[in-house]
Amino acid sequence: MKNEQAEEIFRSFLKNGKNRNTPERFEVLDAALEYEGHFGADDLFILMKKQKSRVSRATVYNTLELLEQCDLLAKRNFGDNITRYESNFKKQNHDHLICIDCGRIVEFANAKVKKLPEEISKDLGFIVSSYSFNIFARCKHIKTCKYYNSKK
Amino acid sequence: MKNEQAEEIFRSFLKNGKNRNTPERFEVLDAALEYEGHFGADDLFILMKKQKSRVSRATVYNTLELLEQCDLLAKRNFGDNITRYESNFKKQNHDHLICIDCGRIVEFANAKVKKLPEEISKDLGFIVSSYSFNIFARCKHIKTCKYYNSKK
DNA sequence: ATTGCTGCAAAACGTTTGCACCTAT
DNA sequence: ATAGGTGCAAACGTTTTGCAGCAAT
Repeated sequence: MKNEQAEEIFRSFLKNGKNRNTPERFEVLDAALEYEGHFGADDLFILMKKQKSRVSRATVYNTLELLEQCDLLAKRNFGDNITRYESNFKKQNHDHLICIDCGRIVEFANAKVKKLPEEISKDLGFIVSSYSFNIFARCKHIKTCKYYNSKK
Repeated sequence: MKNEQAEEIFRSFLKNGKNRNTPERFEVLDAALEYEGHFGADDLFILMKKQKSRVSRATVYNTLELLEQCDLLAKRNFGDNITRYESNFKKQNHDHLICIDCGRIVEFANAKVKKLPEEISKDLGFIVSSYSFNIFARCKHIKTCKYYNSKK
């Protein structure tokens, strides 16, 4: 078995909504949790196809949406018009710094950042739901950056 | 004439790079500065077509990129995989709260938010270039929200 | 004269949809 | 039995690209 705890969370999420418990959805869950780092829906679909899975593209997209709804995955957006996901299971929440030279993504957790969305929403008369905070920056030592030097 | 000051900024930006000064680019500049609020590249292209402009889609996309490079426009991303722009000319920079009920976009400026990207980048060994901070929230008084009530 | 820019159309890309069949409930 | 899910392929909307002709330098 892959990850019983996450599977249990997903199972009860499905039960509580009017969503059916299907083997394909658990295949997607397992593949998503196994994926290292951030991935697009299509990345995951292609990986699963390579591994001879029979799930369809539509099912992958649909299931990732569900996995976000039950907080097993977090949805990210790094400004390149691709929706990315990452495992949110047993991880503290965090934000991202994206290097514009090399594309590296660095995760950080900052207490001040976390407090702000609620504070600001309250001031504006809204109830906060979520937020996204991305920093775009450059590595100080470009010559030592293996990513930068491997780029076309 | 439309906006001499912005045109002058663009003109000197073009000169300093190896970019040519073409009438089409200034047509896009004027249309972009006139646009109220946030717009996608295609929105602007369609608007310009309606106004009988002869600029091509490729030129609009290309020029918006240039206008962002010289800070006349700011590029935004509200999590829906569409690149949006807004005039950045003579405006204080600000961030956005997006209402997930009604789609309204509220701009706000918060001193704490502005300080954080540099602070965090420094800690991580990077030089900050830009950042994006979006809050997704709900209006408190849904019944009074005209946007929400006009939705399908 | 050179190089970059243009318009156009086609292609690319990630994502969504329509449909007939299937399956968990 | 029935609502919901599936795979497949086609459609979608945004963005990028290839190319021949054009125009700013």
